[in-house]
Amino acid sequence: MFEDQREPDGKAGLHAVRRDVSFPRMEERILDIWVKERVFEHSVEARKGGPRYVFYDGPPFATGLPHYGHIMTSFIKDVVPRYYTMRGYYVPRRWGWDCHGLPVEYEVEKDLEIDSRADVLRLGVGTFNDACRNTVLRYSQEWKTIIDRLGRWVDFDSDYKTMDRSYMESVLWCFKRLHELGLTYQGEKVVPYCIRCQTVLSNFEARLDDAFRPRQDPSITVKFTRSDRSGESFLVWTTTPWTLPSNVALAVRSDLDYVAINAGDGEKLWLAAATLDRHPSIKGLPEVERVKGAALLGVEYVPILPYFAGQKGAFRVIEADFVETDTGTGIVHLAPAFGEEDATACAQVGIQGPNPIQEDGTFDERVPGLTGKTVFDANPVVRTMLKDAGLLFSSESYEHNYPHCWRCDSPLIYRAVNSWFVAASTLRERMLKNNQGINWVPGHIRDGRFGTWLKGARDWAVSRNRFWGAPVPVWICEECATVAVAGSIQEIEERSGREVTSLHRPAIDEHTFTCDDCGGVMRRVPDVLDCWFESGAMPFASVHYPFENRESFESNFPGDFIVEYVAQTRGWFYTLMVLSTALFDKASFRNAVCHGVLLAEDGRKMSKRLRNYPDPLELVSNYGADALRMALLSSAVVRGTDARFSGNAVHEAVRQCHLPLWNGVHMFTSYAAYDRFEPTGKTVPLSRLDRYMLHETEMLRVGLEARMEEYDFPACYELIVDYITLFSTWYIRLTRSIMWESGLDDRKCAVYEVTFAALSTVTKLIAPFVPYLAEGVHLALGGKRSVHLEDWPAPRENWIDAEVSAEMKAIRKVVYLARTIREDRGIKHRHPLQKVSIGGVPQSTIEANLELLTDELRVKEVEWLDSIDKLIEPVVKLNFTVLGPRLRGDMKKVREAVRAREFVLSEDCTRLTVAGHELTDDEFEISLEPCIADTGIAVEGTLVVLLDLEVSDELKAEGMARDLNRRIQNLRKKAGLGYTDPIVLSVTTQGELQQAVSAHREWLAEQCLANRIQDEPLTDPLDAVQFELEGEPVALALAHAPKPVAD
RNA sequence: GGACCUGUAGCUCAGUCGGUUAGAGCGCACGCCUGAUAAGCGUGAGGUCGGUAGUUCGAUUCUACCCAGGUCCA
Repeated sequence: MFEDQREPDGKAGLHAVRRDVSFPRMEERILDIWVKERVFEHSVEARKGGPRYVFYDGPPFATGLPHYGHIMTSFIKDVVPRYYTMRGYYVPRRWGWDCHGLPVEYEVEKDLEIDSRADVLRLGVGTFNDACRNTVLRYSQEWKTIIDRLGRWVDFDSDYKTMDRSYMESVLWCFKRLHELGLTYQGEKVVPYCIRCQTVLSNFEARLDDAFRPRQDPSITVKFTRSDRSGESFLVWTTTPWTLPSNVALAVRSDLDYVAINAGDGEKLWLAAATLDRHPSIKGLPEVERVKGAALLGVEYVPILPYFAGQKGAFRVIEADFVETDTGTGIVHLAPAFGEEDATACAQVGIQGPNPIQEDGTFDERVPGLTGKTVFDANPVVRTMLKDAGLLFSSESYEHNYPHCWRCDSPLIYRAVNSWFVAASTLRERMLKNNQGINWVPGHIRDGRFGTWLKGARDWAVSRNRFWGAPVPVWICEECATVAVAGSIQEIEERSGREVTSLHRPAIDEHTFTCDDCGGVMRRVPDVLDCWFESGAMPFASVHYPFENRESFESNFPGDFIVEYVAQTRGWFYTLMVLSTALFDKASFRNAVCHGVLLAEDGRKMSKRLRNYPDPLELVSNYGADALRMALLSSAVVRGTDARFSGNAVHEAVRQCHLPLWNGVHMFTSYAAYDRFEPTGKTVPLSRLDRYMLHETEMLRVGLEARMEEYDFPACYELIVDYITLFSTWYIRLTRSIMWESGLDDRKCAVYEVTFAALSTVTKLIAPFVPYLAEGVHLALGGKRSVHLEDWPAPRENWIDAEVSAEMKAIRKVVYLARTIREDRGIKHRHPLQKVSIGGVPQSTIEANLELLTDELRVKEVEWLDSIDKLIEPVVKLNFTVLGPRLRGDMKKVREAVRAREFVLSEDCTRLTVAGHELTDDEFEISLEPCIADTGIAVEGTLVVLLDLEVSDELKAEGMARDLNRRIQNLRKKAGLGYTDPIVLSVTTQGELQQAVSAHREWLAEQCLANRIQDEPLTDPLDAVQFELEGEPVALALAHAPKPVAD
């Protein structure tokens, strides 16, 4: 496509590009060039001395292949660095891989066909972790291929991995710093827990993605018998029957009304009055007592199941303000080991709760009858026990949103667990303060989603009772329980006296310290760190700070830009904020784009199972990566809302952007090459149209810069499309006839120079947004190396011409109005009319564009109307913005009077007297409306266009000749003739049409490159056609013109 | 129960720091152009700007409440 345009000596020059381009193929060739010539590397290196623009790439797991979410962020992660690179910034882009954690362990367990912690231990941690290490980058090559093909420039060669020794060492440093700052502690807390993975999940992991989703659970209401009054029970509702053996208290809210219902047989049942409606079986029964919850506090009851009945001080009603009446009975069962609120409420009154659930989710031996059963299997057993005991009031099934493990999909439970915590809650105020300095896109994230999340920040459980991860660097003395935290490899080596071969388990577990206090043996706690802890450490861990790159990190932190989807307000955005606030008291990033979720065309989530979305790679091979980029980044999804995506948008992008631009390039290069035009950049006299095009080009630069400042990608693409449309449907169309003329005069030179200047500027402007297309155009224009090595265009004051711009806007409006008139009257655009009269614009505007108007409106004369009174009448339009505040209550009166035309307009149109008010000329405007009907008139604002609709015989003949010309051109095309092939033509017809041919024979000959036009049929035509025109039969035939005989 | 987002043309979405007659693209209807482009160009129809109330001379825009969808928290 372009390689064949370079001349043999390698000199780039203007050569016609092919019209029938395949963008996907073009992209593949360009990608080859980029790789071969190391264009990306050069583009980064070339800016090395410039200011830094720091971009943080959220590392993905390579355990699966990229999906639309990755693809979309990849595009954003490419546009922004490309843009800033062209603006002169040094923007290194290192790829990163997330390597540790449950997702990997889960994959490996599947591969090894094991499914429990015990299995891993049997297999050996070393073997297991080796398998993890081998799996973790399973799809990395596929990722690279796809990301490369998308046109995203990112450095895979010097990628970082969270399992790198250097990365992990920085993570250890981070943990130690937190420890020194008093921000870590070990404690027992009720946290989300996966019984399959046998590990704690952090509170935000339990809320990621679709982890919360509907699940059917048993829903039972049971009777807790009052100890103080026989025959009376509290009704209590729960969806976790397995927690009932661990019950130690009941909770009510003091301010709620509770009633006792007589259920017959001397049985009285207590529940909150507000919940009575939901219990139809007792609803109609007599209410025998009503008290406030406060009156129930302290009432003791008989333990519902016997296992922990001996516990002192328990089994009574206490107060809790979280009790509500939406569900259940308004009396809540508390098992402090399995509910965070339960634990808080019980702790306040000094009640401890037993925890009979083991790490694998089964009951221990303290609960005979349930021992060895998992919590979910225990549910029906508990129900039966209670039923047999006569304590089951009702039993149903209940669908509610329930958290699931984000990797293995098992339902989670809440369970008191001993874990290491980061005291994120103590950082709330500082995080909120640091958050204020972040530019969020969209802006509402700052105080909305993210702000409210920070306000409610909880302590973060960061240890995982697992295998594949960075070790929790805590050593505890077996003798005296003294704690030591190691923050570097050197420190571990010094204290253990052994070389650190690996920071992973099991090697790291071999290192023991000697206790400073008692000389005992210190062993590392067996846990590893939450992989989210490592993600949060990315800004510094990826550069091995503070062990290396100290200065460059510190002078480039916080980063400039980050992009993730909205759920990461509780994921990566959050962990970055916690760690950077703790360590540096700063946010990690200055600008954050928070995009929404891409939905399938049907408005549902994209689902592999439903196949309700097009394969992105297929779209790339059909339309190209740039088209996909444009479609995705034009979507509202990058403004933070969920949005639907259809493959149609990709096709649309090609139509609106690629094709018109490429056609323009084709047109320009064809003619310019034919004329052997060489762009010189030298000054030639420019037409007003030329100047307009340059003005708009400069405006595009200004517009894109403003929009990029706001990270508003859809707006950027909109500007680009608008520009290309203007270029294609206005400038190119109007200058086509100039390019078609033979010879290379000043006027044509100007068009070439301007087209070249505009195109070569636009190529740079669109480079970050459609990098392949931009490169294609750049090379087609004979550009050197790569457009991506160019600088962003500097401001060009001399291209700005506000006067011409305003004038051209008026002219475009005139053309539009004239078109509307023809449309209304059914007059073909091809048929010439005698005259157009234009009023309401300065005479100079018309005079300066006479030729354009004559051509474009296909008229013989263009007349300026100095007086338009007879054609139109003034309509007063009030300026409400100015008048409103002044007239206040009289506004309505004035408006009505103007509507009723009850006003006096001064002679010079500067004063308006209406409804007792005198309005000055800034308070109203005069616009015009046609007052003569049935003529070719159109009006907009003060602009008046009057078309003379009278068609004389002469005009009619010319119109016919033009009709004929079109047919001849079609025939030429059909016959496969080249642009410049001369022909002989035969036109056989009669009557008016015959006369029209005679009258315009010369013009026709010139138009269709006919050496001769004859009336008789050709003996050996190349092609021929017959049809009717204006009721007359016509026969056209053409043949190659005989070769000219040399003189 | 609370928080945040969304609700504008058949569809996908802009926009409105309160101002007269609310926009684009697609789709639809009609038409046009023809040696850059049918993967082209234009014209038109189509909207009580989710509902109700309030503030105001004036509300699609601001406020309150409500409805619907989504997300999150409890």
